[in-house]
Amino acid sequence: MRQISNDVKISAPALYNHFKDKKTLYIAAIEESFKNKSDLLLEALTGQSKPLDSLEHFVRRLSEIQHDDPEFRHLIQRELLDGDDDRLRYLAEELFGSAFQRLMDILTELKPDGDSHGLAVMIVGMVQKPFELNPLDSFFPDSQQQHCQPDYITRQVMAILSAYFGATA
Amino acid sequence: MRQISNDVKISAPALYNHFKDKKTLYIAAIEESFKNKSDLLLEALTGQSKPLDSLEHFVRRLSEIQHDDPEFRHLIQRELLDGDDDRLRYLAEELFGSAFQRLMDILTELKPDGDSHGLAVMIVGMVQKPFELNPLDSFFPDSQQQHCQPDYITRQVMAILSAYFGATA
DNA sequence: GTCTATAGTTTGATAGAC
DNA sequence: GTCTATCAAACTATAGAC
Repeated sequence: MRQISNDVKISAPALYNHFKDKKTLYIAAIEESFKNKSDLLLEALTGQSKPLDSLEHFVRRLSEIQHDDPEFRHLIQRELLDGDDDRLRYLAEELFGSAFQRLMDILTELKPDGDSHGLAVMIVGMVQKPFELNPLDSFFPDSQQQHCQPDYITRQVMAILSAYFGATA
Repeated sequence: MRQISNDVKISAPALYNHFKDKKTLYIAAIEESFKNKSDLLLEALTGQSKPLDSLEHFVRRLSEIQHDDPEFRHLIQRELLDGDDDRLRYLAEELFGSAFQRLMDILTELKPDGDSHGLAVMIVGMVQKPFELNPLDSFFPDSQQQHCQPDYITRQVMAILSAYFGATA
């Protein structure tokens, strides 16, 4: 609380005029950071005629979010480690709720007999992992900055998925 | 320290007879947890004639490790969030060092003109993400326990990668 | 090696003046 | 709303007896 109060240039007790206690402040921070993220993902999944285009839009949007808002990704990673059931439920329903469902629908279109849930999780993994492992990159000889560029990630992921879905695109 | 001392059934001050301070204990815990993990991964990458077989062994071994040792995965996730430069360097060199390099060599064999580093990261993401998102699974309607089974993950990941590498297997 | 007692900080939160 | 002063609890770590 003292560190936050320092960042926002007020005293620590003054924070308690805005938030009941520390946990309430933390939840508010999460909700502020997560705001609109679900909408951004849903929007990317809507409006394309071909399902593979929708998928590409989703992949690009997800990597853009990771790239532009590192705090958001850190909050998710932290919640997955420490979150209690209430906060995890919020995460599942609010964030990975409708967008994840829409993504699974598209994957089912592309491969009706596949496991869309498992596949969706792995796609998220392909997109997110370059960012999660980024802190290690500076210790590798062939470290390249491009590995966390949305354009690059989208191209790489779609190359893999296109082959899997047997697309001609 | 009190919680740990409670778990090991000695008083908190008695811990200081075994470890100089809290940070030293934490480092020791990390090193204990990471012990042999690099060897396990390297071993899985060695001894196969066909590179695609090596890749499958690696994928299976990695998912087995994630499945059998959840604390190990939690420690890595935590280090990626909080680790200082020294600890991240240790992680990069000790754990993702030789095994990661060997993995990249195999990927280069399979696709000489591809970006083996970026691809390796995404493969790790496909394997790990099902475990990382597991806390959310209970809040989804179609939650299936199989998504974190090494056998299942290996089959799914290799199906995707085989298509990408144009293998006939 | 173990323990009890406690020092010295830091933390989350409150009281009360302005 | 802001602040200063402060409390009560929890923390890491040490001292010293056994």
